[in-house]
Amino acid sequence: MGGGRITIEDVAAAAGVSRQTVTRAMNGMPEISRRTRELVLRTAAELGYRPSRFASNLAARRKTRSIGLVLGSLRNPYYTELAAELLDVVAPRGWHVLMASHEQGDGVELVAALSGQADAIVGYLPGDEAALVAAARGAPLVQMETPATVPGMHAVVLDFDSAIEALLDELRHRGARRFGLIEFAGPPASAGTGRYRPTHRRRAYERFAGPDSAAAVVVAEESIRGGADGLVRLRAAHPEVDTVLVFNDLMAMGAMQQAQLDGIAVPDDLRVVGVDGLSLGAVMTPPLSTLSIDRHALAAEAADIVGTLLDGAEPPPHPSIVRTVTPRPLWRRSA
Amino acid sequence: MGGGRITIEDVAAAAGVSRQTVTRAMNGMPEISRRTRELVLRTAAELGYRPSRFASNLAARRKTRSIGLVLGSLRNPYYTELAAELLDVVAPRGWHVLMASHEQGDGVELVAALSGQADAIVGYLPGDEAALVAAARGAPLVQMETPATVPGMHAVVLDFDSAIEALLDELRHRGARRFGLIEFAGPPASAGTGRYRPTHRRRAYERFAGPDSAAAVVVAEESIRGGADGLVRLRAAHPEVDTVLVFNDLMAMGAMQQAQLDGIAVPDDLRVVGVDGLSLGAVMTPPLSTLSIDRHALAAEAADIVGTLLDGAEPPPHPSIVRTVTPRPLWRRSA
DNA sequence: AGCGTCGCCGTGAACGTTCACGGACCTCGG
DNA sequence: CCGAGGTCCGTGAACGTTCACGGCGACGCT
Repeated sequence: MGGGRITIEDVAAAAGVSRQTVTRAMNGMPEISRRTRELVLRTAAELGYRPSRFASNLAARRKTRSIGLVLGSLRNPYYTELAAELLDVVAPRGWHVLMASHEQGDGVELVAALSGQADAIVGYLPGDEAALVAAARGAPLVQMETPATVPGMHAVVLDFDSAIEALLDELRHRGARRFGLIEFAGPPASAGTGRYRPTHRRRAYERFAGPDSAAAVVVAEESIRGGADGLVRLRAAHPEVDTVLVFNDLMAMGAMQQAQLDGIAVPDDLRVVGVDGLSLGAVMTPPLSTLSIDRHALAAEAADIVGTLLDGAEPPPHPSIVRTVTPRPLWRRSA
Repeated sequence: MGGGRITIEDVAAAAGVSRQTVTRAMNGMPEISRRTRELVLRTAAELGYRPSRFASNLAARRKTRSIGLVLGSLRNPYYTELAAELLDVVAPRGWHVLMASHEQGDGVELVAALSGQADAIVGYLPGDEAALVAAARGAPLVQMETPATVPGMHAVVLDFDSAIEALLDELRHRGARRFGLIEFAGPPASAGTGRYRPTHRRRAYERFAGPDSAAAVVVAEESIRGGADGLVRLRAAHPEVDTVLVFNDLMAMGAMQQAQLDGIAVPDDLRVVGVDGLSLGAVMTPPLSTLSIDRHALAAEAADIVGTLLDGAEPPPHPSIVRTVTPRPLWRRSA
C-alpha cells in the first residue's frame, strides 16, 4: 500500500475478495456470482482502479500487435488516405496503428518514441538510417518511398523514374514545351538546418524534362499556400514555362488557385500536374491531373513486409526486403 | 528453450552472458564494454530477438500513456485534421495516439479492441453508452460532439443550436428564402440496421430554418459522391430551395461540384454552406462558406479531460466532465 | 449415507523485463 | 603490499496481471 499505483490487490482487499475474483469481475468471466461482480466493480470504480495494460498483456500472453506509422503531416490528405488504407489492411488481423508525424519531431525522435509502444514502424522515416535502426530497438523498420540501405530496414519504393518519364512524354504530346517544377523543401525538422536534399521526384524530373528545364525549379513548403507561393516565384523567374509539375496534389491545388487568382487559364495558358492522386483533386475547377500513387498497394506491401518479419521464421531474412509500387498518370482536365 | 517466444534469457545463454548484460546492450546503457555490447547485439540480431514491450514497460514502471482516437473516417479531412490537432496537443506530453475509424467496426467493437492498448479513448463513439463503458474496461471515455449520459463517459459537446440559429439568420439577411438540408445517413455500421437517427445538426436546422423547411431534407452518405447525389435528390424533390446547408464540408464540396455540372450558379442560383471549416474549402470555386468547428479547441479540451482523469486524484470525479465548443460561421463566397 | 456434479472462489506460479545491489577484476598511488 | 577507486558484469527481487489447479459448500441422485 502507500506507494504509487493502485493495483488489483488493493481492490481485492477493499472488496474482501481475492485477486482472481477481481480479474473475473473486470473481464466479464463467467465463474462469478452476480452479487460479487457488482460489489467488485463498484469498489473498483470508487478506488479509481485501472488495470495496467502492460501487466495484463504480459500475463495473458497476448499476441496483439501494434504498428507505428510515421507520416509527413496529418493535414495532407495523401498521408491520411495512406493511413486509412493501412488501417483497412491491418485492422482485420487485429493489429493497431499508432500515428506520428514529422511535425512532432525528426525521424529518430519519432522512432525512439514509438519503439516502446509499437512492434514495428513503417512510413516516411527521414534521417540517418543507422540511427533510425538503433532507435528502433530491434523493431523492424519499413521505409516508404525511399530505398533501404542498412540491415534492419526494409522498404516499399516508388518507381518515379519510369512514371515521370512516361508522364512527361505524354505532356509533350499534349503540347507542353517548357516544363517547370515546384519542389518540396523537406520535412520541417530539416528546415532549420538548411539541409535541403533533392527528392526522387526532382531527380527524375531533371533527368527527363529536357536540359533547359532543369533550372526551372522552385522549392516550396508542403502546403496549399506553399504551392501558391511556389507558382508565383516560378513564373517570376521563368515566364516561359507552360507546364508545371508540382511535388504533390496539395501544393498543386494551391498553385491552381493562385493561377486562377492571377487570371492564368488552366490548362490553356498553363498546364498543372500534381502527384498523389487525391480524390479531392477531382472537385477542383478544372479537375487536377496527377501522377497517382496507389496508396492501397503501398500500405498493403508495407503491412505484408511487417507480417513476414514479425510472424515469420525465427531468424529474420538478412537482406532487406524491398517491394516496388509504380505511380500511374491520372488525366483529368488541368493538363 | 523450445517453447514459443525467444526471450532475453535465450540471448544471454547464446552470448554467454547474463540477462542484465543483454539489457544493457539493447538499451545503450553505459556499464558495458564495447566488445560485449557488439557481441550481444549481434547474437540478438541472429536470433531475431525482439524484447517484449509489455514486459519492458511493466518492469520499467514506465508512465507512457497512449490514448485511442475513434474517428468517422480517415478519408474525411475533418477527422484527420482533428487527429492532427490531438497529436499536436498530446505529443509534447509524451503521449501516443492510436487510431481507429468507424469503417472498421461499430463503436463497441472499436472500444473493446482499443481498450487493451490505450489508457483512455476519445472521439466519435457511436452505440449504446453503457455498452461502450463496459467495453472500455475502466478506461475513461471522452465522447466528442455527443453529450455523455452515463458515469465513466465524458464529453466535449458542440453547441450547434446557437451556431445554426445565427447562421440561418445571416443567410436570410443575405437573401435566403427556402432552406434545404443534406443530412448524414449515419455511420456505416448502422447502415444495415436501418437505424437512422437524426443528427444534432438536423434537429437544430429543423428548429430554426422555418416550418416549411423541415421537409426539405435528404439523407446521404458521408462522402463527396454522397453530397453530389444528395443535391440531385434534394433539387428533384424541392426545386424551390435556394439555400442548402450540408452536413459537412466534404459532402458540400460534392454538392458544389454537382451544381457546377448541372449549370447551377453558386451562389447566385443556389447558396451552399457546409459544416467543418476545412481549409480545402477555400480552394474550391467559389470558395465554400462553412460553419467552422474549432478542431484545436475540441482536441485540446478532450486531451485536458483525459489528463485530469488519468493523472488526477485517485478517486475520479463521479459526475461526467463536460466541455463545450461553439462552431462559428466562416463566410467565403458560396453563400 | 455415499458419490458425482456444479457454482463459486482462492493460491502458487508463471509472463519477460528492469532495478538495486553486490562482487570480481584491474589500475594506481602511497 | 595494501587500500581506494573504477570498470564491467551477475543475482535476487520486484512490476501487476492472468493461468492452472484445487478447495469447499450445496445439491441431486441412487
